[in-house]
Formats: sequence, structure tokens, C-alpha cells
Amino acid sequence: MGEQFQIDMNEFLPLRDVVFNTLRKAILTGQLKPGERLMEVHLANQLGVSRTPIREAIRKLELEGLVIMIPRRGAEVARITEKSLKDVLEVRRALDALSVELACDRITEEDTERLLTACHEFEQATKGKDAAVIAKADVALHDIIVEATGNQRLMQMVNNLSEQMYRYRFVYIKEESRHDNLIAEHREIYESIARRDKARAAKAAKLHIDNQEKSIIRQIRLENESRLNKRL
Amino acid sequence: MGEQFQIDMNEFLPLRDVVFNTLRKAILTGQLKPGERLMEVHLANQLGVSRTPIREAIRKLELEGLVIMIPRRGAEVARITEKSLKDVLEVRRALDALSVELACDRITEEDTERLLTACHEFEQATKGKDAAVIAKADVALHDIIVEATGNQRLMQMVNNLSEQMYRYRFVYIKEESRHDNLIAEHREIYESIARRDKARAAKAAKLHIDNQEKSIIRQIRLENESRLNKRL
DNA sequence: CTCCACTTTTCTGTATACATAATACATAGA
DNA sequence: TCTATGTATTATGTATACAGAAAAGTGGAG
Repeated sequence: MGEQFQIDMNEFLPLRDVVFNTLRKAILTGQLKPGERLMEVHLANQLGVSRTPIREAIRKLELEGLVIMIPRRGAEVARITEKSLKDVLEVRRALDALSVELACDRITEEDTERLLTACHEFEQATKGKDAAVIAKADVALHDIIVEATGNQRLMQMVNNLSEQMYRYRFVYIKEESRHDNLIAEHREIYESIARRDKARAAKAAKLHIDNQEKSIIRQIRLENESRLNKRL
Repeated sequence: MGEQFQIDMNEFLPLRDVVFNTLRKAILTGQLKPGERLMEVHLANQLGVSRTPIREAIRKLELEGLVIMIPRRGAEVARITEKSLKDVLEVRRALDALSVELACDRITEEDTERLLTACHEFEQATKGKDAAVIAKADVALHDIIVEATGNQRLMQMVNNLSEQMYRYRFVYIKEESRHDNLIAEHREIYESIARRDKARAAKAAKLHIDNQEKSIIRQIRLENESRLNKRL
């Protein structure tokens, strides 16, 4: 029983939400692996709560696509296939393009400044070697953009889609040879938003996703190969 | 206690899913009105089940955005504001455009035929006066397009977004003066997909949404006015 | 040794019980 | 009459109990 989840008990949310956040984080960080079963009593004991909040949390994870339900057998962590990831990225490409276009129309001067700062901070972060720091700077930058759209629903959907690939967020961050490209891509997005050039911004955002897709797909294929080799 | 939901008990799904579908339909058709509280014991009695499946269904409705949770007070049907609807449509415009673009690349000859047939059937439907029949034909047509993309995630997200405005689906269907326009818009979408003309298809899809938005926003303003008048 | 039937265990699905927060109500005081 | 405080009610949050379906284990026959 080595696995022990980090529970944010300091929150004073309903237990189901604490459980929901805990399980989600465990799935996204890979603590709970694809295909792994989520057994209610086991989780209940581990988290020190009853089955009820566990079940309610699982219902939400189910709708979020992070677990799949098998009738009379329970929940298991959703497996990521190359197809499902391409599907996600295909949608995300469209929504990221929409985000930057809307940002062109609606971003304030102040947030444009913040965006520039975020670009610089990302650049700084790449000079250190801490992938977590780089990833955080990357997220911060993209958050500024979607928030600038003022579209609540869009924010929620983009976040959810990002989540689906969270397990791979380090993949393209770690490739140091790509760092200069990432910086340039961010810069291009910033520039086009600052100049309110929607077409250019959309193009840049799509390119940004395309490049991430390449890294991640490459990684998935590597994982699959090594998995197949182990089976032999 | 006039309200009595239509329960599809013939299904042999888990009760929570039966309840989920039942409540969702009740919300989408307006049987459960925005702002109305969903009280667990009440619903449990009404549907003849215990509170457990009710609660689990509510968790899913919560994540789907159809109900909102107030801590220690329970769930209520989400209110639709003009802003929230504009947000939804803004995203939907982008995803519908994506759908037709992908359809241009991926639709089979067979499905292109079906799409044409669906156009004709929609046209036929408008000649009768049954709004439900027209709405059904409209849904069928759009389903062919998103399914042609082969993108599971996209299908799910478009369906979810459609749901959010389901309460208003009759609004633009009912305006008979718009029927010829709707037919023409569908025709234009069909033509551009058949000719694999992505740019034209995207433009047509966006226009289609723009026109729906106008109808619905007009309707919402009417409702708000009459609501305000009643308060006086 | 293998396969099949049967028993046992395990886990989900559902119902119910209990505790507590929130609200409504009523009563007393100013 | 209005406000405030205490009480009663109501509904949620959580835990637990019970029934039944799968899965796993067991034993016997071939």
C-alpha cells in the first residue's frame, strides 16, 4: 500500500469535492495509472471517509472523461489512446485559435502588459532547468489569454481539454532543443494580440498546438513501443 | 404536485443514469425552471427511488452546467443569462466551423448523400407546421455533420453546448418567415461540404449560428421584459 | 492434469439512518 | 411595531446496512 494521496484537508469544502480534487490530481499526475481500477472501499479507507463522497466524486470524474464506468464493475482510470489525444488536440486547436482572436478584440492594456511580462518570465524559466517551474510559467501565460476573452464557458472548456493531456505536459517542456521555438511562438502570439491582428494570432496559436502535438504523439509512440517490448 | 416526470423505466441502466436522463430532460424541456430548487427527498419520492441515485445524478448535472450547487443548500436549475448564452454560442460557432471543416476532409460519399437527403427532409418538415418534427429534422442534419468528423470528443462537446440552449430550440424554428433562410443556409452548408470547400463551409456554419443567436437573444429579451412587467 | 459445477468472496448498487448546518417561525423585549 | 433571540423544522452531508451480481477460488469428475 505504498500509494498515499496528498489530501488538501485544510480546505473546508464538502468531502466529495476534496475527494474529487484529490483523485483528479492523482490521475493527472499519473499516480493513478490508465486502466487502474478505482475501488470504493479501498479509496474510502485510504482517504478516511465513507463510500458516499467517493462515489459522488467518481460521478464527476466520469463526466469529465477522466474515468470510465463499467456497469457492475466500477470505475477505472481512462486510457489515453493516440486517437483520443488527437481528438482532444483537434478541438483544442480550434478553441485556442478562438481564444487569441477574442483576446485581440477584448484584452485590456493592463493585461497586454501582463502577457508581455509572462512571456519574459517564461523565457527566464527556461534558463533554469526545473520543468515544473517552466510548466507553471507556460500555464500562467495561457491563462492570461483565455481570461482576457471574458468567456467563462470557454475558460472552463479549455481548462478541461488541457487536463486531458496534463500527463504529457512535461514532454514538450523537457525538450530543451525546442525551448527557443517555444519562446518564439509565445512571442509571436503576444505580438499579434498586442497588434490586434486576429488572423496572425490564430495562425500562431494553431502552430503552437501543432508543435505540442508532434512532441506528445512521439512520446506516446515511444511508450507504446516499450510497453510492447515488455510484453515479449 | 402537478409535475410528474416521464421516466424511461424500460431501460435497464443503473438508477442514477435513469434519474440523470430524467432530470436532464426535465430541465431541457423547461419542466424544471431556471432557479428552481432540486430537493433530494422530494425528487426521491416523486421518482420512487432513494436519495442516493438522485444525488449522484445531480453531481453529473452539476458538471454539465445544468444545475449549480450552493453549499449546504443543495442544487438549483442553472439560470440562463444573456451573457452565458452568448458565451455558449461563441464557443459553439467555433466548434461548428471546425465540424464542417473536418467534414470537408473526412465525409464519405455515402454520408454526403445522407446529408443531402437530410436537407430535403428538413425542407419537407418546414412545410408541415409541427415544430417538433422540424426541430428533429434539424438535429438529424447537424448530427450527420459532426459524426462525419469522426471526432468523438468534438461530438460530445457540441452536443453538450447544444443542450445548453435546448430550451430555446423552438424559438428560431417557429419563425416561419425564417424557414426559407434556414433551408438556404443548410443548402449552402451541404454544397460547400460536398465540394470540400472548407472556407466556404466555415463561413456558412458561422452565419447559421449568428442567425440563431439573433432569434434567441431577441426571445430572451422578450422574456425578461415580461418578467419585469409581472413584477410591477 | 484439465475442465466444469459449485461455493465463497468481493464489490457495486441502492436504501436508510444519523448528525449538523441553514432556515423559518414564534415569542419576548424595547 | 419592529427587532432580536431561541426553538423547531427542514434539507443536506456523511456513514452504514443490506441485497445481488461478478469474479475468484475450490473440489470433484473425467
